[in-house]
Amino acid sequence: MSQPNEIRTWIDASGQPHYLDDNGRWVPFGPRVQPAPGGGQQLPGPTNGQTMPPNTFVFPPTAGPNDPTPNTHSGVSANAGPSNIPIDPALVPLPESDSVDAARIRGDIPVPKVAGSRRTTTSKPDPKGKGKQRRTVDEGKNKRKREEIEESGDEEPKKVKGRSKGAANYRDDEIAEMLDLVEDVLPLGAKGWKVIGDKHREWARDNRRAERSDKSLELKYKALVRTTKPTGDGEIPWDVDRALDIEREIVDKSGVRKLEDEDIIDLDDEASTISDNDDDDERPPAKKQKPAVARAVAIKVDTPLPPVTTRRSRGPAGLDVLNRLSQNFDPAVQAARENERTARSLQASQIQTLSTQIRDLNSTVTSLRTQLLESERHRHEAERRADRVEQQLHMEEMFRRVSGRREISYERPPPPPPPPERYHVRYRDGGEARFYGHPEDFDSGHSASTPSPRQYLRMDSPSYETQLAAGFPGHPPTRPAPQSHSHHSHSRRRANTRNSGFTLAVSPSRHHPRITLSVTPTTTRTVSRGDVNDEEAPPALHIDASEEGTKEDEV
DNA sequence: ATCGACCCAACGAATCGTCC
DNA sequence: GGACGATTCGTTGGGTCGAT
Repeated sequence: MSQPNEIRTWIDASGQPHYLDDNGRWVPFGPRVQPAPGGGQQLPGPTNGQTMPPNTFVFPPTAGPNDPTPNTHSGVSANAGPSNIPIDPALVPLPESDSVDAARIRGDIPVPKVAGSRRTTTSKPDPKGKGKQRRTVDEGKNKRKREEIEESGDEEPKKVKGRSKGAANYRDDEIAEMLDLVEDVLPLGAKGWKVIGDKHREWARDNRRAERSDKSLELKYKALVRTTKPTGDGEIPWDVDRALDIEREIVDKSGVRKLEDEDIIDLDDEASTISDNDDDDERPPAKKQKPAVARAVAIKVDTPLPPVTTRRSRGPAGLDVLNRLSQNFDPAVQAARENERTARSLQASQIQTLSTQIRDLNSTVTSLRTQLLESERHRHEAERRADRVEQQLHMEEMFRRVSGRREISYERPPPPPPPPERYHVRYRDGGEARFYGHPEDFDSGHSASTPSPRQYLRMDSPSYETQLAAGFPGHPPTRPAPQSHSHHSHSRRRANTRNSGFTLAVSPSRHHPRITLSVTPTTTRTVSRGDVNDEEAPPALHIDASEEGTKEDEV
């Protein structure tokens, strides 16, 4: 073991130890930390500076650990592992993880790194999951940033953290101008803040003020919105109150907030006053409105930016601030603002009510249209039925006209009429007659005028001459009487005295057709119809029936 | 529907300048 | 000199969008 007082060591940020040789040069020794695959270098024993004397660490090293020169002292490679360097093996460090584990096992405290020792962060995990945490190499997130950092190396000069030199505080006129611009633009994203930043920097150049970046303006505005209420009898600052009003306008512009009364009331109450209550759980309005500003970029385009020149023509900033303060705290203005909000809420509810009524009316109209269509369909069906009935009646009537006998007689079809015959009539009381036809027809035409008894002889009969010579034995014809072909009947009247004993008469008048049925010997029925007019109602069919007369009856 | 890459906003920590 | 404010950095969570 070497003498501690003569050895000066230094461990860089990566854990690589160096020692100061006799020539005053810093020489790395021990295993390299990054490659470090060899396991033989882990030597037991204390490896940290705690075992070193106070003069072990000299920072910064004179020759500089960042410029480690090859080990020319003993010809041993820097990564050659254990060497014959005259150094206590206990000073050879383990790899970082192994050294920590070994120290933990032995109950030792791991050596604190020199680099970053001034940082006071404890890197505790934030309960909310937010906040800055110490970066570790194993973390996989934000690969892009991490790769950039790793590729750039540790020597890349970073932008100095903290407040920029010469950055003055925001003055009232700057804040007033910023709030004016925010009120005009009502930014919903980075583009809106860029517009505000451009305008504000232009204003700053004209008014010899510090030019602020877009992000600075945005942070300042959001800091105002996020300002919590003061304790005690605190009064709300004018800029905070105005920022809250503008924030409400931005939320309204976004148009994504739910229009609920509770929400409106809460928002108004919370934004207009700051109470003296010390309740800490009350959140600033901006946090409650956070969802409202999400993804509404398209709306932003529709809002043109008013000319800022009108804003610049205002009076002095102090007077403007005073006016705004008095305006904001004026009870009349507050009452008017409250009335306006109430009116907006009422209008929204009325619009919703009207929309509901329109929807109901539309449904009613649809129902009535359905009913109307159903009624039309029923009417058309009724008309079709009426047409069919009328056509049936017409067909029936036409059929009756053509073959009325068969329809009316209800008898089997009559046999064809017998051909007319020649008869020789001799009357008992003297006299003779000859006719061509049927004895019935001759009787109907002559019975009334010649009631005397008579005898008929068929002249074409083979026995005519014999009977005529014998002086008319007196046998009236007994064959069925013919129905027509009476040579002396010129009317359409037809008589049938066959077995059934009825007579059917048809009057072919176009307007008053008439069918008369006479049942021998006492009943006569007449079937007639009304006017045959196609433009009128279906014709009624009548039957006249009477005992020795006529009687009309509707069929 | 799921997954990964990417973007954005919010937040806290750290640092340093300004102001009283 | 201390409090406060401005700025930067890093992280997280949520949303969007395209690929699968």
